[in-house]
Amino acid sequence: MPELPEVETTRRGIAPHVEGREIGEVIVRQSRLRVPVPADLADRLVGARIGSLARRAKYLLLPLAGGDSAGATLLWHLGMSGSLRIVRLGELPRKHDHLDLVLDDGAILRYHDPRRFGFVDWLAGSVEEDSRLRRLGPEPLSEAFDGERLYRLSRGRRVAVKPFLMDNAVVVGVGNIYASEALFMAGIDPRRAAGRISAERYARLAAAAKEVLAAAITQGGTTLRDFVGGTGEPGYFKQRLNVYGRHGEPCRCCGTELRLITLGQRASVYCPRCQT
DNA sequence: CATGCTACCTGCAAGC
DNA sequence: TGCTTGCAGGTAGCAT
Repeated sequence: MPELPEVETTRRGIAPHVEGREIGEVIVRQSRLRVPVPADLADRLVGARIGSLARRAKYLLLPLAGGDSAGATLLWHLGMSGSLRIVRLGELPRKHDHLDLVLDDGAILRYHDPRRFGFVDWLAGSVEEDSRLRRLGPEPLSEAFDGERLYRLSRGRRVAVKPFLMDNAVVVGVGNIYASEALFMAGIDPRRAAGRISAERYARLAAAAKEVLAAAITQGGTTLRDFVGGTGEPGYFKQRLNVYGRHGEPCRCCGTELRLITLGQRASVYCPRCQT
């Protein structure tokens, strides 16, 4: 589910409700997530105070202060189907509500994840040294990500440009939806070898990726089936999708039927006329 | 190193 | 209607 805009929407939605709050209770209903919930998570978290929420790639970072957790960070990934939302004390958990952080004002931060590809992990030390974060490329909305970087890293690469754009070492946060959309916006065929695309076209692709991600954040992300932001509302970017999930339908630009192929084991939809 | 395939898990839609 | 199959927003790990 969540690509960068959905994770950022979640961060913004829950931040005002959790920042500065103390964790009073931790309820784990299902510890078998992609990474098992640490057995001592509750012991470590109770009494800790949550600092300023951050996001790195599709990871949410909750810095902790106080008690055993001073200087530690909760690292949270939503996987394919995870969502975090704020619910009121007493609201009954539903199926796949795996974890609750009960806060000192009575609100609950509740984690829901049908497929259980997400995880929560407790990091004692430096977040940037974590193996999952260490090799990540730049944030797509930062200045460090631009066409020049795409051009430089792609020289000699035979992989198709779409999986190249989705490579977290190149740039983070661009998943299957937004890679498809950015390539459409830039007019680039997703099958084209990454190493055979000009600097000019990469400049357009980087700009398109920034534009589509920023627009999706503004719309609260894309809800395909079950994504909800931190306060429970769906994202509205789905209406703005030009190609993702629209194979067989006409291109909004030229009317040509959009084509579905598989690239890097992922479904890819593109316009055979607009994208060359 | 670059690339490709598999696995992790549940729910849903399409096809028979 | 009911069963089976394939596919889904991500990523790590392993084989080639």
